Amino acid sequence: MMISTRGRYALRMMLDLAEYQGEGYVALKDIARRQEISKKYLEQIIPILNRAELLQTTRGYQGGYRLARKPVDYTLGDILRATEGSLAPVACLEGEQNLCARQADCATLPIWTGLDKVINEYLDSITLQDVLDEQNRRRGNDYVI
Amino acid sequence: MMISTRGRYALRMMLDLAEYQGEGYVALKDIARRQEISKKYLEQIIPILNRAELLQTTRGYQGGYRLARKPVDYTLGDILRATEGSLAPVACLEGEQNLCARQADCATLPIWTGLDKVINEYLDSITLQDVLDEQNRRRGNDYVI
DNA sequence: TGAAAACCTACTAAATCCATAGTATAATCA
DNA sequence: TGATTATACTATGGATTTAGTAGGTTTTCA
Repeated sequence: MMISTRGRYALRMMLDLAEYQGEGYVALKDIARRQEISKKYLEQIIPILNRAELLQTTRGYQGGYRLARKPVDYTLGDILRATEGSLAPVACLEGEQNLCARQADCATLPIWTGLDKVINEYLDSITLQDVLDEQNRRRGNDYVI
Repeated sequence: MMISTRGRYALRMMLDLAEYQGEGYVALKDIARRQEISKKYLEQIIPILNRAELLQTTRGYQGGYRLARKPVDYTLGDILRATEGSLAPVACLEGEQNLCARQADCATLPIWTGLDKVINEYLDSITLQDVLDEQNRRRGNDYVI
């Protein structure tokens, strides 16, 4: 399994923020309640999204989070790479320090490079807005024939 | 990282067997030496490939392993699914017992299903023979212009 | 000044990964 | 039949990662 709860919960938070963004800043406790995830755990995931400048924050009374840009301007790849650190299927693609001695004539390296490519291309082909649209369609909120 | 040493070593063993298959049964100690991997560790990976009927075995003097079919008849997906157990990017795709309560209206489930599909389609589009051919080409063993 | 919210750091139980080690079993040959 | 060569099986363990819990600090606003 390659996508941990960190990435999956981050994605659900971003979707929740997108859905409730009309109401100003959204408090984490509300996201935690709606998504049925421990607020304390989400508190650890939020800073990752924050450091990647995916969110805007205010502290104190009536504080919370909101998206830094429009849902159409986030790809799932943006969100998952930030929270998972890397989507690389093998360690040797995760940075120069992980390159192995066999690299030069490794028969399998091109395979992993290709796999990495299809994974990232797929996740970058979907935006947060796409997921919202699909969600609304399934809920029957789309009345256009 | 989604592909562990188990799957990567299994793939290298299969490639090694494909390369040296003309010589009858290949002993694990030779694979271990050529691939620079602990023989004891490979001993644990081999039975997984064996149970999946990817190999043929004889014990004793001049014993060892060989491929059960031609390299063109193995996809990388066959080998990796057998050794990794599953290539599913998230737990909820790994079997019915892992389905979560939110499944029915989970906005993210279609994403993971789609990701699973591109991963498996990519790995099933490449055969062991393809990797061998590419390896020979890089080694300059292909003199056709 | 008090309440509500984000922010920060430490801790932990459980699982997984990557092996190592030792013993048992089977096949072949002299 | 006994020695040799090789696979088969089972147990163990250190290191790392995962998925949280817990508790205290800081900021903002009414």
